[in-house]
Amino acid sequence: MQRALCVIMISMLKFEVLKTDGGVRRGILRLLRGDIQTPAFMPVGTNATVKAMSSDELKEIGAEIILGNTYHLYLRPGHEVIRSVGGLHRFMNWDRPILTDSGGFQVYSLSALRQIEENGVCFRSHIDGSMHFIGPAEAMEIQRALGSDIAMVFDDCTPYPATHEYALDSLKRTLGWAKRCRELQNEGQALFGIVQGSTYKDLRTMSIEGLLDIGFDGYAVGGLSVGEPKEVMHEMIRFVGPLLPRERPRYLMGIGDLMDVLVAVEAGFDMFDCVMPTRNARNGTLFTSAGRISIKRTEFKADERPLDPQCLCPTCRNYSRAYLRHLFLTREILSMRLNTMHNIYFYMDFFRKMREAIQAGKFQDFKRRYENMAWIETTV
RNA sequence: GUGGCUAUGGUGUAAUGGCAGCACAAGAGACUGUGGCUCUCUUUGUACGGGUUCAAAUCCCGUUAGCCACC
Repeated sequence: MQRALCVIMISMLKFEVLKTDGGVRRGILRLLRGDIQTPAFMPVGTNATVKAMSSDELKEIGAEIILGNTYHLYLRPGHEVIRSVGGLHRFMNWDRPILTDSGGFQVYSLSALRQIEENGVCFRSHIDGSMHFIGPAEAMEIQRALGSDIAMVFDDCTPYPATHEYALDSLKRTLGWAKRCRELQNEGQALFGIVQGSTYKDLRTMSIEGLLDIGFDGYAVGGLSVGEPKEVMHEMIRFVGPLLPRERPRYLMGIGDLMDVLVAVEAGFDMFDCVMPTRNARNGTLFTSAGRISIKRTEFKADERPLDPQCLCPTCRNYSRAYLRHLFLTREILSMRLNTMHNIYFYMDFFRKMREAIQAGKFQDFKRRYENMAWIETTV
């Protein structure tokens, strides 16, 4: 028993593929703070909180790992503050694994003024306009202070559209930074590389080869869902997935539309994160077994039924559509809580059922059933 | 009772006699490694009845309603 623990302690991350079904995989990602069943969904907890949820509630609805943000926590409250109070887990009272995004994407999408330099990015805070600099060294130091279980390399997210020339330049920059991050990898913290290369297959291939030369605990794909047509995104997912090493976890960053997830799982991806369930919950769009619905619709005004009669989440077990609609329209705090609880539960449940289907060798059936279901639209 | 003022979508307000506009509310969407944010689209109106004019929310008369002042 004691010995087994030691083995795990030595390698901070262990990935076991339990079952394959074509290119589809079902596995377990083992980290010191807990196991993660894959394919896995990671709820987004930007500011050291999955908005509206307490850590107990997150556990109750089945979250095994969450995502935190380097960029946000660096700006507020400051990573030194979090270091001084014992790290991000202790700070937010979450004892399961945390993956931290490196800030590369946030610098790209949030800060108005962004100047890319050799050693990093100079940017203006979206909060108060103050100037800051983050590069690979800073990103690794911040993630060290946060104490996340999985850190991401600091990448340059290539905007869409990008010329081949620009994308190549951007890709080289990301590779250089990835190498630096790997050199600075923190003890006890796994590190994932990020594939860039925009919509160019040769560049995606080059990116993967570059990352493989360096060697990472896991491989992520970035630079997708940044405005490109869906078909292009799917094409890239299908192209890149199989090129990533089989024995390492594959993480598709930022993707969370469930149809896209199905495409990606089919291409061999294991991990996902997305603001979609949480943000949509806050904006009143809820996921149900019969499709998405907008809870503010007039038709739910006096509807006493649960949001999704087939759902076993606390929201569906205890409250009516009429009440959820009222809470949303009156902008009550409870609305955010109940909606978020439901949407995350729905995602967790979706992934759990998907894993069961893979285990049973029935992923294609699962995928087809969901595709058909998604057509039903809003009639619940 | 007399005099004065006012009347424009659900609400609050624009429009010199010349396309009735704006905000909020309401309705339908969108949201993919940030956003209780934001964006897109839509419905709804000149209190009522006459008159003048090529043309009326606008000018005139009456009715109704509200507000103010005086008896």
